[in-house]
Amino acid sequence: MSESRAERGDRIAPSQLVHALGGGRVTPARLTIAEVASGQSHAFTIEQLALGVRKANPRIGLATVYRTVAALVSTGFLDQVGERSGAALYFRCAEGGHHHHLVCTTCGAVSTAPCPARDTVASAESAGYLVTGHDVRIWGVCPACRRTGGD
Amino acid sequence: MSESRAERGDRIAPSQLVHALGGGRVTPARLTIAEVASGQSHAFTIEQLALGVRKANPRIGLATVYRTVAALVSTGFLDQVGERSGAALYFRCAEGGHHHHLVCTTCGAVSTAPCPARDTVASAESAGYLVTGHDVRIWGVCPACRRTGGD
DNA sequence: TTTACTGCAAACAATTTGCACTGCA
DNA sequence: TGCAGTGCAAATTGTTTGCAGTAAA
Repeated sequence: MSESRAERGDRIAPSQLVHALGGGRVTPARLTIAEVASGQSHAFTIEQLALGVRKANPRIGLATVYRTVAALVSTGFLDQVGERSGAALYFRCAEGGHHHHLVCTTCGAVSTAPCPARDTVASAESAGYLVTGHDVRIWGVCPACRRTGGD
Repeated sequence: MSESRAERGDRIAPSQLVHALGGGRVTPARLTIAEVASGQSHAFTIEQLALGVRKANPRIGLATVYRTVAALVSTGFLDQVGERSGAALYFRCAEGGHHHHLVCTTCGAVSTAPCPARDTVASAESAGYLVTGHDVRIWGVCPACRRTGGD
């Protein structure tokens, strides 16, 4: 597992953040949300994200976080990489190309995995299906959490 | 796509239903729920299942349906094969062995697909992950729904 | 100036839970 | 007979929405 963006101290360029909003208006709240989201090193829930957002600006409401995350997902800036006890898990995956995610159920660390479903999709299509989407999710305990005994 | 159990008129043997409850008590309500669930030819939500269950016995409550479905999933009698607008989709898949599902987003028809994730899981494990689970879901429009234009 | 975005609170919907009762084992 | 299962209703919880105010374009 390589180091995360946040651990390396990377920052997202303002122009990238603007692009992430896909033509929508660029407001302080949206910039804050996109910035906090992209700074996460692990998969996060909306609630966790909102916590970080409020640290930067306590006036930003939960509804705005939901709405902005939806916008960021629709532009591909964020991915929904799973869920944890009913709440959706998101992550900013800088990796390009089609791939899937492996999420550590203990710490939320995210790794990427190439898509293994191509053949399956192809055979479904040859059977007459119009395949409109697919999802491959793998979860487990990452090497670091295994070493520390699961917490 | 082959015909479903329900279309062929199959019925589940009482002993199978008992086994589906995994050692739990066998009550009329649970038998009804398991029977109605196994009679479905397409993926169904709890609400749809409850509708059918109430047709057989209007006194069976929604909570019992939820609790019984949870029991049936834990014994493997039912599979959660996806979700539709926030609600979980279930299906009784008689097929043995490890596999995944293809669900028609129009009618809920379910087909099985072999697991394409073996290699991905193996490589995650060789990278130090303890893989505890995975899920492959493919959705689209089945041949029948394509022919009829989507409804 | 226009209207998308915001914050708040209320609404929503799926699911879970508490509790007293019932009936299976 | 004991306790798992049941039905009902209330509670929970993640998420969405209505609305009036604000500010980006």
